[in-house]
Amino acid sequence: MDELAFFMDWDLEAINETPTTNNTNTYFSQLFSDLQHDEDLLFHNFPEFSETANVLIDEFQELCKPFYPLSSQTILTNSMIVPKQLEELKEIQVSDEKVASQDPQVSAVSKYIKSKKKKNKSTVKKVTAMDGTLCDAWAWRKYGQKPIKGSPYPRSYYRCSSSKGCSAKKQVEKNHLDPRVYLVTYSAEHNHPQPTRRNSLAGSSRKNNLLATHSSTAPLMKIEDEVTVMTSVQKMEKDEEDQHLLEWLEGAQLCDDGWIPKKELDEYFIGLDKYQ
DNA sequence: CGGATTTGACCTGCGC
DNA sequence: GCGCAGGTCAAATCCG
Repeated sequence: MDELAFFMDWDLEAINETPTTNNTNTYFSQLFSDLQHDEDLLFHNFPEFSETANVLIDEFQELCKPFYPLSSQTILTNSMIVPKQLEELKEIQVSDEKVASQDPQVSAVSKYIKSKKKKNKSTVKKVTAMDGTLCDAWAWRKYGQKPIKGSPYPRSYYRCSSSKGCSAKKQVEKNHLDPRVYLVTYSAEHNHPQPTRRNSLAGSSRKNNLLATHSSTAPLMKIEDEVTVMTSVQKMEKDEEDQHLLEWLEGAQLCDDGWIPKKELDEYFIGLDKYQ
């Protein structure tokens, strides 16, 4: 349990200070800095949480969007954000109405979080593909696909095809930071018992084709082994991809249009300095 | 031929 | 009121 102590005590010290117009950037910069400081220790002790952490990091970065650009913000690759702390951050931003009304940046966060909460009302749970829940026992029929702003990957819409009157749905999209991870959002409840996996797969006349093509638009039809088993060649290619991704991401920042490489940011800030 | 996917059109909610 | 983004519909297409 000793190894748990360091993040049990981790209480987002950087946000204890109430944000104002003058120190908002500073305090988020400090927060990100503290997180990076802890990341090596976290993942050394809890490597099994890496996928969960990636999803949480995405959500956290979404929450921070209204503050961009932040001059010293860095990407949180392989960092860990504990849900409790994430909730505390939300509460601090939302509850301080006085500050929100005076500070346009904090006001933007407040509005953003409120809209997120409203949207998430019907969401039951969110899982990643790589944890083995990509293929569930339900039979799903795809009824739509839309490109999502800020993500290079489209979102697919599925509804339950196991039973005619069932209103259960789910949305599937690739994590834009790690394309190997799918974010699956379930909404509404099934109004019938769960079918066996054999039966649910038998419902798809195209299952063999989908499995063979590894279709990105129908990831839910994959079986678990297809997701997790990798040949040595595939593993080498994946490692190489990861390395390239990390090199590209190092020092990059997120803005409304997506991630900006460090090189472009440097040029931008050099340009800004000239005018100051 | 039946059932599933694809994809452009349409609908709806929200912010300005 | 307008434009945008996300969600859904439904005709066309695909495949076993």
